[in-house]
Amino acid sequence: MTKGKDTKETILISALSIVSQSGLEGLSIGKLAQTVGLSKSGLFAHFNSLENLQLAVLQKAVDIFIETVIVPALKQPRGEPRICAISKNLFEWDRKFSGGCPFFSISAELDDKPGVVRDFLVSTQKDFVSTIANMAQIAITEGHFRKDLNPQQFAYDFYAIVLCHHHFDRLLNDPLAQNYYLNAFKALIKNSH
Amino acid sequence: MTKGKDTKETILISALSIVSQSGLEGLSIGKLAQTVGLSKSGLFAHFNSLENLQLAVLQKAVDIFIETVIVPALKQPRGEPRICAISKNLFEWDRKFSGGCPFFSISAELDDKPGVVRDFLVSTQKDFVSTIANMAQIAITEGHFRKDLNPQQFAYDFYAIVLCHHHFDRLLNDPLAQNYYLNAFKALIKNSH
DNA sequence: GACTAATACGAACGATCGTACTATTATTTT
DNA sequence: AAAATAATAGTACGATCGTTCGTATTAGTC
Repeated sequence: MTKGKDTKETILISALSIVSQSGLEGLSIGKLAQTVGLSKSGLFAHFNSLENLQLAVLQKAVDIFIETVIVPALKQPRGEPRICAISKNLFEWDRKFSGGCPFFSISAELDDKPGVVRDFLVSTQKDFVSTIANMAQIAITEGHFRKDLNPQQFAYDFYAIVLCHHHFDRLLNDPLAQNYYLNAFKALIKNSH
Repeated sequence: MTKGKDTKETILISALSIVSQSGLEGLSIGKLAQTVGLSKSGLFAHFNSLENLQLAVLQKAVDIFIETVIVPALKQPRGEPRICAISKNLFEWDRKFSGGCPFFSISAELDDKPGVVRDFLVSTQKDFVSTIANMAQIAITEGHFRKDLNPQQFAYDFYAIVLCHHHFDRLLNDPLAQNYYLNAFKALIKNSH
């Protein structure tokens, strides 16, 4: 009863690493089985379909994301401090995966592929954007941000520089990626005051 | 001699559409051959390898990008007008492909896959970022932008909101994506004065 | 220790992948 | 019109894909 859960955990961690590097397309049952030292059919039996495996991997990623990025931020005071904490924690999140944020890795490949996996991803991404917008709204009521700031626009602007950091860092290998991001974040906060 | 060029053109246009929707992973020789009405081997003979096909598709994308986005912008006055033209033309570029900007579609899947295709993509993306930075530099010397503006940082900020627009539009299907982008662009220009 | 359920394995399936050959048409050049 | 070349088709290959099935091994329960 507990053995199954353990190997399932091992499988998902391995799978997440693959997804982070090669996206969902790079996640094949045969390859994954080889990586974790199981037979193809043995691994398959845990999920009964590739789609279920993909969903389980995404759910695992969400769990780790919440635990790494969201929960610690909520321990900060309401408003601006929480947003700054999110920004900081995102670097830690990124560092957890050899290929960078797994959500980013699969966003592009799913954006024209309807199905439950895409639906799940979209749902989690919308949750994140909403979380940022909510935090911005709180920062307004707390008096940190100016009253005429649009929280949704803030979430967009924040998401933008996060996405771009990943792009400059992982694809372009620009050594200044983090500098650009930090400057942009500082400017975003400043313009929100 | 000319017949080959024609069918090659047809192939590349079809291939670009596929790549825009499903990325490079979605571009298979068999499927593409079926789409354009050729036999697998007949199509293969045009490129002699999948890698060459991918490179040709990317080169075609670059050609169209320059013709759609860059060249018209260069007809505008130096400095800020050119940057605004780029911003406007990018929407036209996006509209040319059913799946959105093909470069975006393949960025994530290539960022951990070394090879000539990745090298080519990185090279073109760096070219684009440099082009934006150069235009920002010109806008400074023309007196449109403030003297202490960092052109590279401007290019990053600009790239960020473009990326994010694609994300909000294609993945999240947010009807306000364009609004967010236009607001962000307006703010970026304003803060550069 | 016996029984049962969970877990893993091995082999095979149809399908598709990129690629390599050879043969057969079209097209261009002489 | 004949010869030469380019373009396409046909077939087959090894590999890998997700999935199914039957069987063997392991683990937990009584």
